[in-house]
Amino acid sequence: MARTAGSDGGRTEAAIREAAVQLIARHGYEAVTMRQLAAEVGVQAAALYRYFPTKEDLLHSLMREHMEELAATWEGARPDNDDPVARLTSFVANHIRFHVERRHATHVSNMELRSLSRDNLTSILKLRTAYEKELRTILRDGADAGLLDIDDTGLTAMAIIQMITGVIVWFRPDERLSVDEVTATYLAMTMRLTGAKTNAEDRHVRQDAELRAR
Amino acid sequence: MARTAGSDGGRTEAAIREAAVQLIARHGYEAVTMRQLAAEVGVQAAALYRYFPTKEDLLHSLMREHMEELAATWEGARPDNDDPVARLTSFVANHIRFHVERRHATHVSNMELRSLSRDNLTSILKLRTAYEKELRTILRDGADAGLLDIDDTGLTAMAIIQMITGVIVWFRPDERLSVDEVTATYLAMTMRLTGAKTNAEDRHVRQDAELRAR
DNA sequence: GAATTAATAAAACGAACGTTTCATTAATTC
DNA sequence: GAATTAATGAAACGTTCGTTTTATTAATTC
Repeated sequence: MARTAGSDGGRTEAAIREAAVQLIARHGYEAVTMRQLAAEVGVQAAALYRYFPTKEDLLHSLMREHMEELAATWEGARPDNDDPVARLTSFVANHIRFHVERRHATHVSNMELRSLSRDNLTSILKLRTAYEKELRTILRDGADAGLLDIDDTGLTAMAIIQMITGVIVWFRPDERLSVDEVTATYLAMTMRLTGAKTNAEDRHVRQDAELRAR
Repeated sequence: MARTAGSDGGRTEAAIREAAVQLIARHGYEAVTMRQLAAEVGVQAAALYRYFPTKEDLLHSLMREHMEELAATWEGARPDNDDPVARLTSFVANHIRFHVERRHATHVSNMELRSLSRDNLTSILKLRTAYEKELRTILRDGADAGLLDIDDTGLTAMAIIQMITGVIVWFRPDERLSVDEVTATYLAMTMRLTGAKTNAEDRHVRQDAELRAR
């Protein structure tokens, strides 16, 4: 009939966020009811409205948190030097690790955009676009420096992001491969895809030149 | 109050399928109501149940149709010769064309799997797995023949499928690039990714050999 | 041209939805 | 230790959901 002993707003909000991410990732935003979410948290449905004014605000808040964490993580992982290949390596490794560690939240952020109203959608897309621009810049810098061989910067950036985000579709921890092994393989594919000049091709080009110079 | 003049079951069913794909792709399966769908078709909600026993059966039917068309299209596009690189080229080109031409249906098939009951889900996943196996086989054949350079066949197959299916996320017809141009760029990326022996690397290897042989 | 079948409209069903209202209790403030 | 605030439970609100029932009409069959 009332507040229970030991209850605490801070802990309750965190529990709501966590349960919401799990449930929405599994069943989809529209399919999850406020009662179902409340039951998962161990609380009445009305209590949820102390923390989030509406169901959509809850969704928006989860997505915003996810995107801001992603930006912050990349900010912390970005190397100081400005070698484009090193930056590309850091970007891919950070992206894979971040998303693998947050599979459910990533699913929510990628699949539920259509459930947001216009304003909420715009604010999330702004964050996403800013993040994607980081990769485009790296690719363009690398191409300009002659270290990467790229047809179309924008298109290649999208292809890489789709490829490395797709890891969460099939990757399961505790299985055949570790995160580090997966990351190593995807890094190798990324470097080939972009024609990064650290590979066999580069050696052969130099070998050709040396042999001809004799 | 009753059947209207000129109504026809065959045409109505096709109209339901088409409207359902559009609406579900835009708003999501759970968010689309039977009344909304009926209104889009220009029919009463009850009429939908003459064609599909439940809402979920409608969804399942849309997905099954999509997956079967995909398999059939690939069957028709698969080259007769057994050069793995030629087969890989056909696979990627067919996949991109098929999905770009069916953006909405692809979104439905990729995003609404979680709305299916166990049996319906299993039947769709079976079709999907069979299709993905085609690519894995091509990659393995190519690697065995020494024409492709691949770390992990399964992992590379997933990466390629994620990459080329991702086209539908950003591609819009009537914009900067045509389907053929996009396909050409993605084909180039695929060939690099798999180290296909038709590229510069191969030429350089041969050049090295020739120069040394003098 | 009567009988049958296919296609639809209209209305209703119970269940469940997001949200609000209100009472109640634990914790905090002064 | 009284007053206030934060957190919650319980019940109810109006709406809408997927689906069913029933009646009616167009098309087809014989």
